[in-house]
Amino acid sequence: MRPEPTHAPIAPLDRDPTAVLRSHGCRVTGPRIAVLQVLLDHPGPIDTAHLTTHAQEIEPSVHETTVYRTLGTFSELGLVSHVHAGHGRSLVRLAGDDSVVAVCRECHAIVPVAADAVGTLAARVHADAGFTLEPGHFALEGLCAACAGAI
Amino acid sequence: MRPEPTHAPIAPLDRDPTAVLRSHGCRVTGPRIAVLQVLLDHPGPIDTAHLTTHAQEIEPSVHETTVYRTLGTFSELGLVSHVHAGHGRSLVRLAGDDSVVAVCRECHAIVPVAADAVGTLAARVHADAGFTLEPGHFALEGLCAACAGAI
DNA sequence: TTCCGTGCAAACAATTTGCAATAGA
DNA sequence: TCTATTGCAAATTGTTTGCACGGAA
Repeated sequence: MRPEPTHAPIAPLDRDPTAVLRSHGCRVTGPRIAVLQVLLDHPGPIDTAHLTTHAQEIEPSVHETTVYRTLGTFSELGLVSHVHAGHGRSLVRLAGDDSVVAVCRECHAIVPVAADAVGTLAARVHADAGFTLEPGHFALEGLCAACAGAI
Repeated sequence: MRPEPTHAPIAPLDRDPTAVLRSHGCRVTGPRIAVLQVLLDHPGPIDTAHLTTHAQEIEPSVHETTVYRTLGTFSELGLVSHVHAGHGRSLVRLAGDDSVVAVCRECHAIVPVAADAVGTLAARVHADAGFTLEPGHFALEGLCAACAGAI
């Protein structure tokens, strides 16, 4: 990793993978363009398996290993962040998206959660225990409306 | 699994592993006693690795595989429940303990979180999206006071 | 005696790493 | 050219499964 992490969120108008890669000072390669394109096209957290599948639709030769390494690179550059979900599945998303999500334990649906409500909880936890929640970095868990109804 | 799951929480006075196993209708064996003893001695979620280590201090021959299978059995009996923590670590705890915890991403410390604050969040998420949070089944994530200070 | 439960080895899934070949600047 | 990046294979980690033996009821 040569270039300094910029931690600059991607500007709304700057949605061209190549331009983003260039502006972040890293080499423009097929796999990186493909991975970034998928992330740009997909608002909110996406799991690694889907990300890989979609990246391979754009650039069939992309190896799974490379996706992981690319995400590592992007993460150091501050381009993406990880979200821990239950089970061991892990999600990634573009930086700048600080939304909190909940994942259904049955169907794995990802639903957004009101940020202010989580903020209230975070403030409370900090006041009580000095613990600093990082709400964007983990997913809440439970049952979505459909699955709750089906059971 | 022959006996029906009873889902009966362990009575406060009934903290003898053997008695608990008998009352839940399963065979009393060394590994089960050891695992249950560790859980009874340890309030709140404990991760599988530590649980195994401590069980092996009581009963050295206990195999890791057996710990997992024992936890599966206990889970079906409603004796224990799982808590998903970040990274892929998974925690277990005795049923009846509905506390919510947060895990430090640096030192993996486990700190309790005020149940009512989580309840408020759960109510909000349910009202907003019909999503039923299962607060005891996942851990929140962030930095504990010590690690936040150290960084 | 009869199955349930266990140990062991091997299978697994998700992720990471070593290394030589390749391609971007 | 020169080094960052990739592909592939193999190692790691956490967890699960197949199978034959051994022990609880």
